[in-house]
Amino acid sequence: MRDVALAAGVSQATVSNAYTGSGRLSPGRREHVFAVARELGYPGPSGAGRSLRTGRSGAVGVMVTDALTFALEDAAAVELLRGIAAVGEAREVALTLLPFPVGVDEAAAVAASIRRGVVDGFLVWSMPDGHPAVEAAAARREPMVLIDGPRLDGVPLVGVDDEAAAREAGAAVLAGGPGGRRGVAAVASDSGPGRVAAGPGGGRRQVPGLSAGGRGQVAAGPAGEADGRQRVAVLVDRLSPDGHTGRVDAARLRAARDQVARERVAGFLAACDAAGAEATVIEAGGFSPRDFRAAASAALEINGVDAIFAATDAVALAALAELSERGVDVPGQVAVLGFDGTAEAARVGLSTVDQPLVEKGSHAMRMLLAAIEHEDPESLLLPTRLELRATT
Amino acid sequence: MRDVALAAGVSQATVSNAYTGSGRLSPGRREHVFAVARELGYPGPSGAGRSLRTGRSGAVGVMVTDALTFALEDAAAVELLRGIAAVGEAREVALTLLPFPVGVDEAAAVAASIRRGVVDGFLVWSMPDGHPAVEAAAARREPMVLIDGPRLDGVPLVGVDDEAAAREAGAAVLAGGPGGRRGVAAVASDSGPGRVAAGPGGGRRQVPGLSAGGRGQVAAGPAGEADGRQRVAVLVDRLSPDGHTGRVDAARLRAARDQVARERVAGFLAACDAAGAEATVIEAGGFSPRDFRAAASAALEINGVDAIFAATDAVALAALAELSERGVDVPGQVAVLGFDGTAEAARVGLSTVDQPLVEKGSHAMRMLLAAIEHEDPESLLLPTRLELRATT
DNA sequence: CTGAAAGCGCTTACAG
DNA sequence: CTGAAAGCGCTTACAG
Repeated sequence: MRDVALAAGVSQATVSNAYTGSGRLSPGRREHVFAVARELGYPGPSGAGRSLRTGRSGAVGVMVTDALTFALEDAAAVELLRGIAAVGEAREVALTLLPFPVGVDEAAAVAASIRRGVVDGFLVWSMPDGHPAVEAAAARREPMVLIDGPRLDGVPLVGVDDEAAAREAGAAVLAGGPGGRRGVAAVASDSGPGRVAAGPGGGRRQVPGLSAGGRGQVAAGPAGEADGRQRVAVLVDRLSPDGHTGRVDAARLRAARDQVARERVAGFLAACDAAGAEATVIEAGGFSPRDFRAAASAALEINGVDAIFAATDAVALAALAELSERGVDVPGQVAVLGFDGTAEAARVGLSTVDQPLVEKGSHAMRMLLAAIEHEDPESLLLPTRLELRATT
Repeated sequence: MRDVALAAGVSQATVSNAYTGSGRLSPGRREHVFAVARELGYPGPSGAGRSLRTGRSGAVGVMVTDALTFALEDAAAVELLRGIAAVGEAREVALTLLPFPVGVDEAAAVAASIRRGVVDGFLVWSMPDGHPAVEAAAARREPMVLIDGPRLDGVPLVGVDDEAAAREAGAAVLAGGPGGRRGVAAVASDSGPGRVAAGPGGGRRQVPGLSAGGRGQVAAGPAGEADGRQRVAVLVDRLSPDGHTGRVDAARLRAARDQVARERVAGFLAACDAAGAEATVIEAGGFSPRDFRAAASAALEINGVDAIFAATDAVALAALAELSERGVDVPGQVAVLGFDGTAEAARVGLSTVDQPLVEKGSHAMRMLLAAIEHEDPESLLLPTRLELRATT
């Protein structure tokens, strides 16, 4: 910039003003500056210099789950990202997807990685409690907004009441469905190719009014089919990032570091408890479809299992694939319930708890931008809606 | 950092060395520095300062299509991003999704937006020729790798031969399918819930050996069903970013600024031409499912249309939804062919040209990182594979 | 409307 | 193993 100023016969301040377009420059001079810059091959002001000087980078750091690659396999994460991106685009803020060493628990290495990011604030989605990357971000003392988890004192959060939503959804399935709240099954969705997976039992449900009382109302039907399910497998992707796979006991659940997973499982268990159904919690231990399939497979080894409550749609969809491959009738033999309300769930007729994912992202992003402008955004709890479709 | 140095009784260089972990510091001193930093509330070295000093930011700028929000609705873009992210994660490089004013053609505003990014290089996917954001990025003279398009002299590119792949796929469909290359239809895919959309005509195809000769071999079947399709609607999301919607003439196609769209359409048309089938090109003019549905609807108004060749899976899936809603038999009355090979296409049994999207992303990212290290990566053409499934 | 000056926060080459 | 010094590229408050 100094060279351009020299060559153009103006001060460096004038070159800067030409680019920032502050209007503090006569058009003629401005054009002249640009012409000289072009001639010298000056690429325009460097972002690094401007960031250092202004204290603003125009980017926010985004951390999704603890492995970006897996997040991009999860439709729920992508929908959330879409909400974030929409606001970013409108406000011309870049989204910096931050990397950190995966599987490494060395706090120093993770912290260093987070520190490298040139960002004005952080958006954190669904990271485990105490994750070093979150702590490193918090230590930066830059604005931060949490989505779903972890919960951090004094840091605004956007979320839903996962525990209550899971509890109510579980209760509804165990009771045979609450009156009037179910979605329309076996009908083409608007955005997809219109294929709906209605199993043979897809149309059978109790008359709404009759099922309100809770469990014990077993519908007449072929072998094992019942709306009052008795043995539930609760499937969860991960409760804590320690590689555990398979059955989960009460102590492990209590100590779970994944806020959302913990709450949803707790909600499902409360529903089972209230309905007198037996529940087994099985943890996939990872986020790949293969992990999910293995967990579903383990669930089906439970003697007499007649319902699967999955902590996310992704897990539920993998369970459906496993059931389909084994020729198990859904929901005749096994009911399946998801959580998230992804587009894919609607497409295949998966019963689920719908949460406004795109809005979650856009709200969080707006809150973060407000915080960057030194406003003081408040935490926000969004509503959920139970969508009973063909799999329950 | 100066304050920490002062308080710790060391030089600023020593504080810096403590954080960069260069090992040029005795452990005792290092711990002491950290302790003082904690006490003073020093959040660690700022990324902006380090970026300015080292000339590296540790982030690469990513531009996908010309609206991030739409890109995140497209499974193909997300798969590509996953490839990029996997390499970024492994090499600890952040991905900065760059925003630019959408729908604004004011080059100066777009350029300013791109310049703000603190990045070490650019990854560009599927932007229109001459887009001001790409030109602004190129003007920065930082390393750049193009994915699919635009083509820029001297800038390495990762892509496939879209024209040839589309031509061969179109020819195969018009001829009734080449022997031995079709996928397995009506079988559960591995990763999805296993629902496959086999229309009533899903199983009918010519015996491979008989159909090799090309058109004119009309299979016996109900009304209008034929493997030698006669009237093809070629559906494309967008040829140029000017809002055009509906039929496309030769001049518009020739002038198309979206490299990939242009090539795929040209390939489909060449196939129709060779097979003596009549073809009409229809442009959706945007990237939303609604745009795609409208284009599909327009296609179905073509008298006697018996095949839809879509330039992307996303468009083909929207067409399938439209056909399903109208009760049109696929492929009995209308065959549908996509392009991209997304997971969703496999799930619903859509015939498509499969391209290695994840690898495309990971290759491009590796090439960019090599370019940043002053290596000189070469352009790369990846293979495609025709997947004939239930919709043709 | 334009310029001179200061300083944002760091890292590194060099010297000891 | 540690320190003194320089400078990365910019923008802005101030003066004229």
